Amino acid sequence: MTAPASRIARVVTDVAGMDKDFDYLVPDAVAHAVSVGTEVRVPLHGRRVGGWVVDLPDAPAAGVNLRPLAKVRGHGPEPEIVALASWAAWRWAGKRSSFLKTASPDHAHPVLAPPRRPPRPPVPPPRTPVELPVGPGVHVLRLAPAADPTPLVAAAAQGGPLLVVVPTAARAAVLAGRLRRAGGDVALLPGDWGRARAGGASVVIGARSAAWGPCPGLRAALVLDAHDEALVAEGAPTWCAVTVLAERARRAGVPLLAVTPCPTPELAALGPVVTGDRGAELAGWATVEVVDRRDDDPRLGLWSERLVHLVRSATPDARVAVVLNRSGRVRLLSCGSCGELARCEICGGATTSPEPGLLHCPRCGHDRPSVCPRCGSVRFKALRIGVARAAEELASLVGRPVGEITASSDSATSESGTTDPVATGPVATGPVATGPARRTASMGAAGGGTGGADVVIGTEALLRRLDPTSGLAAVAFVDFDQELLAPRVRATDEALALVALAARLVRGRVGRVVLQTRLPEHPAVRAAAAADPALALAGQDDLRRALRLPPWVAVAQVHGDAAADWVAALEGVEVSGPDRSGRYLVRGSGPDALCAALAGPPRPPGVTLRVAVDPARL
DNA sequence: CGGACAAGCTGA
DNA sequence: CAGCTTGTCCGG
Repeated sequence: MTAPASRIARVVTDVAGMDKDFDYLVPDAVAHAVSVGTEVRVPLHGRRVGGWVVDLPDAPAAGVNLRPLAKVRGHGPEPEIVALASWAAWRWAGKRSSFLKTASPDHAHPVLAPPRRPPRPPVPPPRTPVELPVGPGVHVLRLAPAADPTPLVAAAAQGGPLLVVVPTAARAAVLAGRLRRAGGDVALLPGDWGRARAGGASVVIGARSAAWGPCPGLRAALVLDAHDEALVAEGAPTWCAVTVLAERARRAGVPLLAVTPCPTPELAALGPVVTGDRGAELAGWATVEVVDRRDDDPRLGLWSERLVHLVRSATPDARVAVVLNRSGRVRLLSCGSCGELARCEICGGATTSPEPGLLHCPRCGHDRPSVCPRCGSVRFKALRIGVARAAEELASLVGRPVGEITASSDSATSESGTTDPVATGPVATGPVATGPARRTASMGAAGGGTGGADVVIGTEALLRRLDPTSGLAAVAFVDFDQELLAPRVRATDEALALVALAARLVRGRVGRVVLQTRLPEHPAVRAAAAADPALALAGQDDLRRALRLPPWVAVAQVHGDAAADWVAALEGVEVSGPDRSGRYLVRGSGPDALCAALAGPPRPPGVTLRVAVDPARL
């Protein structure tokens, strides 16, 4: 047998559940179009599957009879990105193909000719709110929530091609529009993937998956709202865009600018926190008012005098939003005459009341009429109410319509629309009055609806859905303690991030954020009130170190049928659990130690095993 | 993942 | 023992 005349392509297929290389012959006719990253189709086990070229080895793996590539589909990720995908597969205990898929365009892109002249960067701004750090490494830039990041991004693009990642596609579109108006050649992913790959853009911008986007000649990377949970993939592998960008920038020897109003311990561990002009920062946080409810009459329920006054002051030009992070109508009830807690007669779980006269068990799904099994009374007291009931109460309390917005209300318009979180001028489309809010109005129990209502109430989804151009004067958190005391490691940071979202909605100092709490000394409350996010960071370091939590150790959650056996085989890490939902927690001294251990035992085939390294919700 | 193939079960 | 289900293995 003689050596093959053609070249050899080593391919990773897109077949899920398989992370193995296969070698193929590259037909001479397509050899010019095949390089590392190229998307191909290959014959495998009697069928054709998609895949990526990950190497062009000189010799094939020994003892196999090679078949030719079936088809060259087009440009795939750049070679550096293929290497980055291998790193990420190790870092998040996932498959290379899942990352290569994320790094690839939605549709095959033919090879575009490079542009004739170099792309233009946006016109440099007179000055930026924060001094731009220079040199490689991660720099955390603290930028107030309501501050417009456009000048910062434009300035960062002066040195050469800049990759920008933001939490949502809507924000990416808005920012891309502004940078284009400033004269820049901007590629907005995923649509402009081909042009970005060809090198026709000075700024490449997109949502989470843009961390994998093409950006030839990359000189810097930048991520906005670097603290945002949307930057972490929710399903396994649970990769984080900030971590990917940090590694990508490190490999390229360029800086990563992680911009956020509220640096988390995780971000602070990546690099120095750079702050800008204090006056500008103060102006970009809302006027935060803390309502201490410790001495309030319990009969007032959720509604302090201050809050009622605020809601009554709402006008069409100064609307008020109220946040209660509990959906549904009534989440917990007790009998109005004997005090017995309303529980499910089948499984004993606490029942909710989705509508008057009905008790519902969220655990087993059983419904029954609201009659107390102990005394027969039909009158029940609402112990913990959700937004639906809160809307009713508030409407009758202030004698005006209250609109309602939750995650389950129609979201299509606002999520795909041109909501502009940091607009400085009027925006023609997408204000609440014509957008999703009017649709929810018909669903709202309080009548009147959000469309015309000067007062809206909703869960946290409201903060992501409302438009800052809708004339919002204030946001009030009815039960901020629920955020502060949430049984999650990052509760403090998440609570402050909600205040930052609210501050952005009311456009900084112009507006007002009200926090009803019994914990006025909580670090997140003090940080919000002083517009000083460092106060939320203080004290967390020691606590997280003592509890052996990130960023001081690296953790992974493991669950599934095979979890118990699999974690028992891990070496060099500490395993705890299972918790109530059957999850094990694996701790390593750092990502290296953790990932080395997770790469050890083979995954048993056929049995479910889910490994979440750096889980978003901890 | 999904096709191939082998071993196991069933009913006449 | 044909005809079918169930399970395990492997792919270039």
